[in-house]
Amino acid sequence: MQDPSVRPTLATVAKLAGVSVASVSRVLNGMPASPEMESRVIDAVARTGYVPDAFARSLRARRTNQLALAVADVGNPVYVAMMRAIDASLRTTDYRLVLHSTEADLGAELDLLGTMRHGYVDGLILQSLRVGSELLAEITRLTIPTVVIGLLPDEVPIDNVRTDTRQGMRLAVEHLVATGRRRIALVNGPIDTVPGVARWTGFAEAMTAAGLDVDAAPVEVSADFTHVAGLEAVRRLLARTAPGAIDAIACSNDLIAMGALRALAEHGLRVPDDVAVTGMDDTDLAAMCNPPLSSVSTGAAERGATAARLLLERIEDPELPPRRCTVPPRLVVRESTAGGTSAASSGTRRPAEPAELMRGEP
Amino acid sequence: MQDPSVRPTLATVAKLAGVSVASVSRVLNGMPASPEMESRVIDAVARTGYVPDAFARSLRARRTNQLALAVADVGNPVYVAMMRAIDASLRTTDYRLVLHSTEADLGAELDLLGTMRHGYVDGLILQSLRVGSELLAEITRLTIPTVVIGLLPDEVPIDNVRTDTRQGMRLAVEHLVATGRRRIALVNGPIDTVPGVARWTGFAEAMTAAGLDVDAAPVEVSADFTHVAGLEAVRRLLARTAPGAIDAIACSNDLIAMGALRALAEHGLRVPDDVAVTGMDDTDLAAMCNPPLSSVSTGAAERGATAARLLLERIEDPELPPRRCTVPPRLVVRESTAGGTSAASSGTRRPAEPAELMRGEP
DNA sequence: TTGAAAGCGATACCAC
DNA sequence: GTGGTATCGCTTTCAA
Repeated sequence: MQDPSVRPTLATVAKLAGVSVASVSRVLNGMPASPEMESRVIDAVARTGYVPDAFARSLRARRTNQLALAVADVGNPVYVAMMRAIDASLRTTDYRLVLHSTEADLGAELDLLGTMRHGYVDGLILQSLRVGSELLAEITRLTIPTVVIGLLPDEVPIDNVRTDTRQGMRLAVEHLVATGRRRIALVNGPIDTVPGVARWTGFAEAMTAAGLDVDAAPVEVSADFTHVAGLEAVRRLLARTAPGAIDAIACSNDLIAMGALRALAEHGLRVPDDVAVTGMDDTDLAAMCNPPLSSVSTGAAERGATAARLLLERIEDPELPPRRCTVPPRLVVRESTAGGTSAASSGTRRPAEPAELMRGEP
Repeated sequence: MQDPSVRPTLATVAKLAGVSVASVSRVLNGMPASPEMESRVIDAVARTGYVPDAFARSLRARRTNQLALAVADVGNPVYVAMMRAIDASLRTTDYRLVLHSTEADLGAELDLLGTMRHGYVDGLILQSLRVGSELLAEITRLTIPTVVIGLLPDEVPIDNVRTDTRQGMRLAVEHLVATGRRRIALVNGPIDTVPGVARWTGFAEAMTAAGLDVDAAPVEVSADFTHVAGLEAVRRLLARTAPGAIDAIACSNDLIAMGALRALAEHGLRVPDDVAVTGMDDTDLAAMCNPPLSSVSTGAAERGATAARLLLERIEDPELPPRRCTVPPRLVVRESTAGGTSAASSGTRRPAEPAELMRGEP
């Protein structure tokens, strides 16, 4: 701790230790050196309060040991789950994860990619809701290894981890039909998003397959994938439909479903007795809702872990051909869709964990 | 787009444009140059696909235009609210925000601070649950401007934004008492954390002030500040107390309170009829719960905005004396503590927004 | 206005 | 094992 006004550099340390900068660098990087040398350097470093400069180091070493994860909305627990999985995968490496939230804003995403081009990270995992030509163009110009989580057009030569949410929505609707629901509504996220389109398609397919009239089904579009928007969307839905016209609501994700639970409670409607509700993503919020929410898992943790693996592999070998991994959706049944049977509803005294039935895809 | 195997540098561009690297640099940085020069450079940049190298630039310019926010748990919406507020404050500047989640792990925090020392950011906002001597030592060694959100010992000369959660907990308990509750339990977060201690103290003070016996009050400690841990804590609480022994649960934060709502539902207990519940932080989750959760706002957005302001000011003028800002807690009443009167409970048909009564501190 | 050249701080290659 | 030094890519004097 010397004069704090001037930052110590390698040269400072070297002079104080009476050795060369090269030697200081070596000791600091754990390369072979005599014990004598080591102690002198360690001592000098301590006395100067020296800390290596990240830029200078990265300038030479061409690496930062940082990876970035960019998600549309850090407020959505599904991305938190992803992040945790990625973080865990990185724990055995010496990479650190930094997080960027783009707030589902195209401008912010483009901007971020721009600074990523030769930015402060060695690799990027990007999760985007709206993968358009603009974004794709920017991604392909990226000079750092990149993995995209989400649905990418087939011809794009970028590592990609995806899940079939179209099938996921089918699972949800099939489950509702199987438990006796017929007047099924959809509360979707924005339809100018990739997941919005996929979930709408899955809904339509499942309804048709069940012999139900899609065109007659109440469909509401939420302003975004948050619970606030979901709450408003379901309020609109309930306001414009006759009482009893709906006996189930399939929601595009858990946050929207949470808003649905709230809106239904506001209207004095009981879940699942009057209306069943399904979410998607199976976030940790689902089990915590009142009543607990049936949800289609989109394998967030698995997608995160896979993305991390792909990224590390690509950093290791940039020549790898682009890879594509798909994580299958999986229905997790909880109380919000309990059947017309004597299944326990939320108010019932039952201290034990609700049984969570798992079902693979059909 | 030339040979992608070798990254274009200033020299590449300069050669292609037939000018000096200095001129290219100038044009790129918007310094005066002849139109002729400008067009040649622009053209060459486009043809080479040149992107400036962040490290080399930062090495000279000594700035990254990046600020970091490190929080204990990105999965907690209170930090998301903070982040949004910070992000908004930064929108008028040309700083970008990167996020780090330390998972409330001291090792991770220290590690992070280590790499921050002369790291890839120009400033840091740190939110920590356990501000111990070790962490403080590391913070004071930081060479970049830093603002800490959370309770810091008085003598520490670091910019600090705080809220009085001790008083916040008092507000919650006073409210419970005022609405007729007497058998009040506390579900606290870990007591080796700063907020854990503060909230316990506030609870004890308010109970005593109300003439209630703190020592007889059921107190349960949650493993952390998440809803999963909260759920487990409240299950334990209910398992070990006689039915009817509790008519209110004051929770240390909204996530724990959410777990409490779930645990109470499991036990067939109605909220607020049988048991009232309060949370803390007034996250956007609170209004979304069933029933909506009364919560003590800790001014997350305001704290975030304030922290951003302090940080920008300090970057501007490193010589400023350390500052300390306090945001007062504020009670937000919702249905989970509706009084013994005829107040609407969760199942009541009422499409409108629940009235949210605000109360300043006494 | 433009170009030449001196760094920024650390790393790694090359002799010794 | 150790020291000298070229080098990473860019910014910024200083002359011309």
